[in-house]
Amino acid sequence: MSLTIGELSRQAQVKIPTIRYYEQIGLLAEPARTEGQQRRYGAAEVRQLNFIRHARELGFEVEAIRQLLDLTRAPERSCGEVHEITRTHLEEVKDKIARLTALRDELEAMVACDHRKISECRIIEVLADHGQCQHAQH
Amino acid sequence: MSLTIGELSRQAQVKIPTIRYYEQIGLLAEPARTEGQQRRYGAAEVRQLNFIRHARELGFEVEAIRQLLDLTRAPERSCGEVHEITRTHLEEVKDKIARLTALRDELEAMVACDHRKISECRIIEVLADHGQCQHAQH
DNA sequence: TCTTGAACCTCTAGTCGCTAGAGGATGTAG
DNA sequence: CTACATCCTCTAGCGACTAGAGGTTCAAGA
Repeated sequence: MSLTIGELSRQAQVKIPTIRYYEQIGLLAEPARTEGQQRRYGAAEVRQLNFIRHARELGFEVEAIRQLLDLTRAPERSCGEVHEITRTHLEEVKDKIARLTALRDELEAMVACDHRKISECRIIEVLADHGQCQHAQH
Repeated sequence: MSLTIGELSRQAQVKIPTIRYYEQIGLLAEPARTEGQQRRYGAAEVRQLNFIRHARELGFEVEAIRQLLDLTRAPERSCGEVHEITRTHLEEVKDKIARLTALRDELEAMVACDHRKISECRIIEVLADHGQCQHAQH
């Protein structure tokens, strides 16, 4: 079971330069190499890279992921710390959701604007500072 | 009504270097200057910078904001285009919300983990690729 | 065995949207 | 008139990639 970087890329859904970048910043260990210096990976790397991608998609910063990866190597005393990292992140996520939900509602109200009645289009007003209409003529 | 960059910064809640950066990339017009080359702003700039900040907070990219600002200068034929920019953005926002909500649920399940029962902590498993448990011993 | 060509290698530089710091000039209040 | 907060420009840095140049390796087919 030996994968090239291209195969790893496809399996883990992470672009090749990004894999090399992760290796460079120490998020991914240096893999085995062929005589000709080409990288070869195993199943463990596929799992780890999936872990990283998943965490990135969920908004964890690289530094947080590094901490999580470090902690998983000492699992017997890690749960509390993992818990703490996660809880901090949860607050951020909740905050993001709240702001995006407010945005979505605004955008939906905007999009409800009737194309044929340009004079009533609210997009600019809504994006302008609340309460102050920047384009009264619009 | 003449504001220094510091006053503008406070009123629009945008940091001074960011204001200068916006000017540099052409998002904000070059303001009037004193004899000694210090920037002086008026009420219009406060409104425009508020508009920009609001749009940035809501996740609009600088390029999209530039388009919106351009369009507001030709309001009689702009509504459709503004609408289009907004609708595209709305799709992205909805997608983000969906993914973050899924994340929030995962994180909340993780945080519900009992500290005293490390062996049941699910954080690592949830972050690992779904269905594959990276740390079966944990 | 040889050749072809896709995939790999390293390295540097660019992207976006800021942010920080150096080193010096300006403006205003006492 | 002096002190000093605030301003100026300029360069460089950040995170997390992404792109390109220029060259090498590997594996499959003839």
